Amino acid sequence: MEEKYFRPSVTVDSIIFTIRDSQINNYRKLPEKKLQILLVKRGQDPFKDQWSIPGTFVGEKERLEEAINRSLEEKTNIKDIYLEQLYTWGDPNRDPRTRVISTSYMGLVDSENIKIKPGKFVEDIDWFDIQLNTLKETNKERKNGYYKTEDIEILLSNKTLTLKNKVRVVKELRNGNLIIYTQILQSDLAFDHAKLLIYAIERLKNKVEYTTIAFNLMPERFTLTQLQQVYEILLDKPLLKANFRRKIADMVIETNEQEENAGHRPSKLYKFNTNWQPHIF
Amino acid sequence: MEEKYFRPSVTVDSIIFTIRDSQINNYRKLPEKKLQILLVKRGQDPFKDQWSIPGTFVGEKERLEEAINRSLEEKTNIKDIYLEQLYTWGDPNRDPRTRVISTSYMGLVDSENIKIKPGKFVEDIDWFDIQLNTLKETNKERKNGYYKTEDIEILLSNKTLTLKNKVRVVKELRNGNLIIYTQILQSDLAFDHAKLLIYAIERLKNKVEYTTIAFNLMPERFTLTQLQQVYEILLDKPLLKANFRRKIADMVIETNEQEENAGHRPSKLYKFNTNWQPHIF
DNA sequence: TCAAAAGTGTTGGACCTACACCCATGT
DNA sequence: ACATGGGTGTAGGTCCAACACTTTTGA
Repeated sequence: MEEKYFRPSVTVDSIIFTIRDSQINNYRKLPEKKLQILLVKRGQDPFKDQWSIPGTFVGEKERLEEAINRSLEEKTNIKDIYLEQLYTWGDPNRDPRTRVISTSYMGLVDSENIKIKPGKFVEDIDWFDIQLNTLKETNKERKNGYYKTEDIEILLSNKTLTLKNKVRVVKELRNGNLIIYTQILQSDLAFDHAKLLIYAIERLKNKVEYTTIAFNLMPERFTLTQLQQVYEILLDKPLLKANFRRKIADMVIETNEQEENAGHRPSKLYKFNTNWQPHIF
Repeated sequence: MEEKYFRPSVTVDSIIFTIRDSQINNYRKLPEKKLQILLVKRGQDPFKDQWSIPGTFVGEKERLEEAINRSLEEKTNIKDIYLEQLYTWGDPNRDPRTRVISTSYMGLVDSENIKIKPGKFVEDIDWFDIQLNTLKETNKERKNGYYKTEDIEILLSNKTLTLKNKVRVVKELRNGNLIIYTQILQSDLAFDHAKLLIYAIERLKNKVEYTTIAFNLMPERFTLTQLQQVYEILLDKPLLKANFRRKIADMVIETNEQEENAGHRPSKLYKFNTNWQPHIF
């Protein structure tokens, strides 16, 4: 434990998700929703002019959470949102210049409530639709478990461009222990950000099932069908209305407002029930 | 993103758990088991001669997982065990000398299978019994959620000494989001290691419920009652035998061996079923 | 013989899944 | 009138908690 030891640079990076309407079909149909991620266009080397997730170096007297909040406010104008530490990435060659160790955070926002604008070292900023396509899957049995790979195409698109990324997610089951890691096969994103993104998506999908994390993506008042749409996108499967409503019944409170001019029966607006407690608490 | 930025030191620390028999009462009774943690006595400043969890600085060309494995082998003689990244700790004053950011890992071993011995920069090494006592609890309601504190005494004891630690675990529920953090009230452990420890215990208890993580604490062959004892320690509550056996039925395979000279009906020995798959896989 | 643990069967309730059905609205 | 979504009830199955009971051993 001497002072002479090697010192890497340390950064924090944030994967900020939101869910927004894409297009409206006709006066009757509900708008379709899409999972989106916030990206910034880098104003400096390395990867100048490439899109990346927002991040910053950790300051000398700064806690990691302070750094991540400062970074978001400086670069994107976002503040006071739900953030959660995910994972620390330390491969020696993550950054082409020097050794950089990075801790990634996930953030969830209701995008309608937030005005993003490009900040320090940022040329441009935008929300990108996320589309995942499975290209290839393999599944092998081993002496002490299983070995599975999935090649995933990650398409990130805003109005003018589409960023293409391909990753291979490897899941091993060794003596019952699940080990997951990712290789980048091809990426338009800066650094290894495709890895951090796929990790965050996985975690987000996972947490939806046993927490109220999805409510961070909702506005103050929402209809139960809007909420169900969000769950369906995150879980990536259709849900039965009656069952969904029973499941989330005690997480929401009915208000006396309702939607109007919808072309169909108006729906009640609900708000999150702040008295709700998870079983563990 | 310039080179001129501040560089902290980065370490990896490992919280290694095992479960071992404490004392045998009489020829009929089963031995009681205890959760234990591996500690090393520091051979250098800071905190020279104090007990701490084993860790090391991350080398220049080294991945974090390489560093954690090297550290364990160098300092404790342990290798090839189950390890999992937990959390990254970045408070500016964690280390009295300089800024050190540390990523903690949790490891689980069957201690009967492993010979520990003190290594590099280590004066002594030992397994310590973990005992947790709740001293005080509070629970407040807030506008948008709840605020709970629990003062916990952590006693770590080997044959000759007991290390005392007191922490306050704060759990906040803000708009449904669970935020947990810990304050150290008093600690015989080096640095903020009491924090890392309580975090690891929490995670361990949690993962027992929905993974096969507990099997990493078992020997090759074990009885179902031994397995149940381990679950009971980790979940900190008694379990009904018949129900427990149904729950873990497809995670184990019966062997044709059995225990003998037990003073009661001999029990069959089981092994882990490596063909078992979690629902998600 | 008997203490201690090994091992199995049953029952009631909670919860989840799937499906069926009716209601209200704007054009 | 009708397409579209809003909203609710019910039957069947699965899973789990709780309890009761039998079996086997070594001293």
